[in-house]
Amino acid sequence: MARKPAEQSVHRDDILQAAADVLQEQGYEATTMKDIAARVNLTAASLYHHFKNKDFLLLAVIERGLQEAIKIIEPIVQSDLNASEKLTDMVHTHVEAITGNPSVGAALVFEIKSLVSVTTAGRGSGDELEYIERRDKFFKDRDYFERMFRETIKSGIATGEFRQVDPAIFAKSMLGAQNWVGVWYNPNGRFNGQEIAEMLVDTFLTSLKAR
Amino acid sequence: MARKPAEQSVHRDDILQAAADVLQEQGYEATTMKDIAARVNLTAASLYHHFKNKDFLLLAVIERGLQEAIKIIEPIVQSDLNASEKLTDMVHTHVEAITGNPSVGAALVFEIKSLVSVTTAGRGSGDELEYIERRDKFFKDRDYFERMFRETIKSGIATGEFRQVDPAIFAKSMLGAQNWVGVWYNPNGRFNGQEIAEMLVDTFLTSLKAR
DNA sequence: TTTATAATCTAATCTGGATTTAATTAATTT
DNA sequence: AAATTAATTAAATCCAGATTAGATTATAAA
Repeated sequence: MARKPAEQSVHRDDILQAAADVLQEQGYEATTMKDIAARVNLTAASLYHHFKNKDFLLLAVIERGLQEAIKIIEPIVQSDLNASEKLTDMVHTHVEAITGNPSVGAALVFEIKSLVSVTTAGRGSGDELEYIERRDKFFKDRDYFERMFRETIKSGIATGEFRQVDPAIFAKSMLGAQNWVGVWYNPNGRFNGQEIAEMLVDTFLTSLKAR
Repeated sequence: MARKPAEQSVHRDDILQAAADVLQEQGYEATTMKDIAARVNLTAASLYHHFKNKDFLLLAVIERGLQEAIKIIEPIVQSDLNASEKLTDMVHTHVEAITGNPSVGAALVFEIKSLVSVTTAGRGSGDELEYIERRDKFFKDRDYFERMFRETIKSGIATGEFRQVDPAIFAKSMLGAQNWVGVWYNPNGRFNGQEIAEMLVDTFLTSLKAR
């Protein structure tokens, strides 16, 4: 029997990136399957060969973005750096990831709400179940991501490196500021991702270390 | 000739509030004119008596939200408080506005992208022109809002109250954290708006005043 | 009361996509 | 070559929702 796929054509990841781009520019509602397809020189219909439907496509975009974010943050948390160093690195990598690929960053911020309205996603079939599961997993991962910041702050307080703050709220504030970068960042602006990251680190670490 | 409107029924503001609520829950795309109408016991068709179309309705929601925000922040900026006091008040009122009406706050954060895609908004007629103008005005007001934070920070640096930071980036960070509150805030959570505001103030002012 | 207009409604329209279907065109393996 | 599956496509289908049309009802002013 013959097997292996035809090694030509567009890759799943190309589509995800294209989708993220269009999504950033137009938002979910305004984004057409046709728009996405056009970016990779395909027909809307072709996308259905790679993804079950529009909802799954969006989900995949966001899943990938989050996974990448986790992948770069996780090792830092597990390292044996002290809390300040960890947080510094975490902010850096996160912000640089966002500015390095604003589309995905913006999608992560903006399109999450689209996830909630289960809308279509597979009427009847087991698709719907799969969708819900993956979405829930996404939210768990998202919590996990946030928790890494929270715990790092908490441990910094425990060791006396940081002053007393509410770790949860402080973490959310940091993430808010960081995510927001994806909203306003302009590659042609005054600062690059690295510089912005430095300023955020400065802002928050200075606050945490003040006595 | 007879004149004055019938003083019965639903008010424009009721609709705007309803729209903001639905918008927060479902996002623009998933929000149906019917959904909005239902909240105020009207038919989708009836909404067209109050708003030109869906785009204009959304625009109105966001315009109102921003105007309210400006209205409460502006007098603080113009007062003769010092920079720290101003910033403290500004954050407080802003965060409390957000937590007091999460729907509008969230709409302001999330639905802005929908504005950009001119999509429909009035095909041909002068409606389109009006839409563009109002949208541009909205963005100007938005800049103005941000500028108030930026300038307050800048003047605090000038007077030596604050340490040297980049006012633009610092302002964006603050706004990011504040806007983000609208995303995660839960009325049944551990803290109320007032308390959250205090923590944010603490975070940022501590940073600004550290030496 | 009569009249003009506001506020609504019900019943069409209309249309833009999303999704399906039924081919067609590669690659890959044996 | 033959067989099998991947990748695409053009052409149809389908339908939810926005918008429009044509009444109907309520109110205020004269």
